[in-house]
Amino acid sequence: MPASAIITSALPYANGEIHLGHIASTYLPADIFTRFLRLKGVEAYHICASDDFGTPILIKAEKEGKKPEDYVAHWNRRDAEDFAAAGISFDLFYRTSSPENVKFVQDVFKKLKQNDHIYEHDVVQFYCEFDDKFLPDRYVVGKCPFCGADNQYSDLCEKCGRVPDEILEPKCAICGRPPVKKQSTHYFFKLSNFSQELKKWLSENARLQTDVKNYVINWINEGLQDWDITRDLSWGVPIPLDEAKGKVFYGWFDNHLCYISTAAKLIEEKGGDGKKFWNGSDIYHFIGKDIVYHHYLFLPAMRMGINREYKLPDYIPTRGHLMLQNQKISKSRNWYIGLRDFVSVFNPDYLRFYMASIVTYSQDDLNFDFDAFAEKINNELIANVGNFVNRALSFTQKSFAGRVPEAGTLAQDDSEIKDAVAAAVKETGELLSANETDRALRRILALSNQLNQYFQKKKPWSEKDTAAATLYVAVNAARSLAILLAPFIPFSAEKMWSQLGLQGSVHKQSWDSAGQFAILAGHALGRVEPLFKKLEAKEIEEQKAKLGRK
RNA sequence: GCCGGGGUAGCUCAGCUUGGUUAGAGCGUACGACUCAUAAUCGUAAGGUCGCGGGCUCAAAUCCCGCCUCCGGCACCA
Repeated sequence: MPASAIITSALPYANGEIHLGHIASTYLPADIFTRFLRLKGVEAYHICASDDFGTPILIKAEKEGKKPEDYVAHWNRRDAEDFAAAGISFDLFYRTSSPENVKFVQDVFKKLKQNDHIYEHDVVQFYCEFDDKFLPDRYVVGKCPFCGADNQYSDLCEKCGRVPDEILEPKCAICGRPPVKKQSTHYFFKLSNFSQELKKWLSENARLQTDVKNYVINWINEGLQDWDITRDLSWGVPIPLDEAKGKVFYGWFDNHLCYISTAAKLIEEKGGDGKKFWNGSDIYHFIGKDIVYHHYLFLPAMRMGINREYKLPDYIPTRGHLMLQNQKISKSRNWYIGLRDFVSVFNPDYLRFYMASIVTYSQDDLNFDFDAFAEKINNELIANVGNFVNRALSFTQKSFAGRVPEAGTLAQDDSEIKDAVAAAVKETGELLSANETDRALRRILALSNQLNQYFQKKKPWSEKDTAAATLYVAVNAARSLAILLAPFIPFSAEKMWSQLGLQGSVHKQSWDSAGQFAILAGHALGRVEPLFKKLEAKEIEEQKAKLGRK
C-alpha cells in the first residue's frame, strides 16, 4: 500500500454528455478504487478534467453560434454535475484549457524540442480559400472511399466506421466549397526515438496488465510512426514559437499532460509541492481500451522525453467497453443511456452496484442487461445485504429498545462470525488493491450471505437466552458491511451508518476497523427503515422500451 | 488477413497460472423449514460425457497439438 496516490480517469471530451459506457469502463472503477485507498488511510486524490480542445468542438461551437470557451464551459459544468450525481468523487475536475495546463504543455514542448525529440516537416493539407483557413480532420467532408456514403468526415466514416486515407469529392465543412491543397509546416514528435525504451518499460513493469502489454508490444514491433502534433486551428494550446503563429497542438499532445498540471494545481492549493508529490506517489491512469495507444505509448514516451521529470505511470487499469442489451452503444441509433437520465430514474447506487458486479479487470467488453440489473439489485443488494442489515437493526429496535445488548461470553458460533468478518475485510481489501472490483463485491456478498445463515440458525426471535449475543454480533457485522460497501454504494453506506446511530461519515472510517466489533453494548441505534426499494418489472420494461426509439 | 479473448448446469459466470477430495456460485425449478426482516431468509434436491479429436501423465475442465465455433481489436471513439 503506497503512502500517497494519484488516480486519474480518462478525460471526457467536452462535446457531449457522460453515458453509462464511460462510467463502467473508467470512472466507476477509478472511484471505487480511490474510495478504498482513502479508507485505507492513503493520501489519495482522484483527478480529472474536461478535454476542451480540438476540431470537433470548434465545429460544434460554430454551429451553435457560441464561442468555444463558452461551449466547453457548459460541458465542463454539466459533466461535473453528472459525475457528482453518480457519486464519482473527484478531488478536482478541471479542464485542459486551464492556464496551468496551457503553460505546462508549452513548457513540455520546449523541453522536448531542446532534447531533440521534435522536428519540423512540411505537410500538404486541405485549405479553404473562401474561409481562408486550413481544414484539419473534420473540417473536410466528402464521400467515403470504402462504402460510398456521402457527407462523411475525412478522418472517420460514421456509416461504416472506417478511417479513410483520402476522402473522395472533398468539401469544406463550413462553406461547402471544394478546398485546395496547400503546404503547411507541422511539428512532429519522434515517437520512434523511444521504441526500445518503451519496450523495456513495458516488459519490466509487472504492474501493467499482461494482455494489454502484449498487444502494445506488437505495435512497437511493427514500427512506431512519428506523430504530427500540429493543427492549423484557432482552438487549442498555441505552439510557443514565433514562427508557428496560428498553429496549435493536437489534442492528444496536451490532454494527458493535464493529468499532471491538474494534480499539481490541487497539491499546490493544499500547500504542497506538485512535482514532489507526483514523484512520491503511485500513479494510476484509469482508461477504456480505445485509448490504449495513447496511454501505453504516447504518454510514457513524452515523459521519457523530458527525462522523467514526472514519473511514468505505475498502473494503467484498462477495461473494455459497455454493450447495452448485447449491442454496441450508438448515439445515432439512440442505443445509448445518458448518465443523467439513468440516475434521474434509478438510485445511483443501483447503477454502481450492478456495474461493479460485472466489471472485470480486463479488456473484455461488458454487457448491461436490464433484466440482469433488476435481478442483481432485487436478489443480491436488497434481499441479501439490505435484508440482513434491516433484520438485524429492526430486531434490536423492537426487542432491545434500540440499544445494542450486552453480549456476555460469546459462544463458538458467535466468535466464528467475528472471525469471518475479519477474514472478509482482509480478503476484500486484497481484491480491491488488485483492482478486482467485481470479485471484491462478490466476497462481500458471500459474507452477507453467511450473516443471514447465522441469523437464521441463531433464531433470536425464539432463542431468548442467546438473543442478546446474536444481536450484538449482528449489529456489529452490519457496521462492518457499511464500511466494506462504502466504496461501492457510497450513498447507501452512509444511510446504513446513520441508521446504526454512528457519528460522522462512513467515508471517514478506517477500512481495517471494519474487521473489529467496535459497537459496544448500550449503543443506541438511529432511525431504522428499509434501505432500498425494490425494482419493479414495470419500470424496467419502460426503460427497455426507450432504447433504440428515436 | 493479422493479433487477442472465449466455448463449464436451463440462464449469467467462477475454477484453469502452481494437474489430484463427490466440478462450484448466483438466478431459475421442485420440496421442506422459519417468521426477526421489503413473500425477505434458511435447508434439501433435480440438473453438467467442463466445444470436438488426439497426446503427455498413476491422474486433466486444468498442460501440449490439431480442428470446429463465437466474439473483440487492427490506431486517435470511455
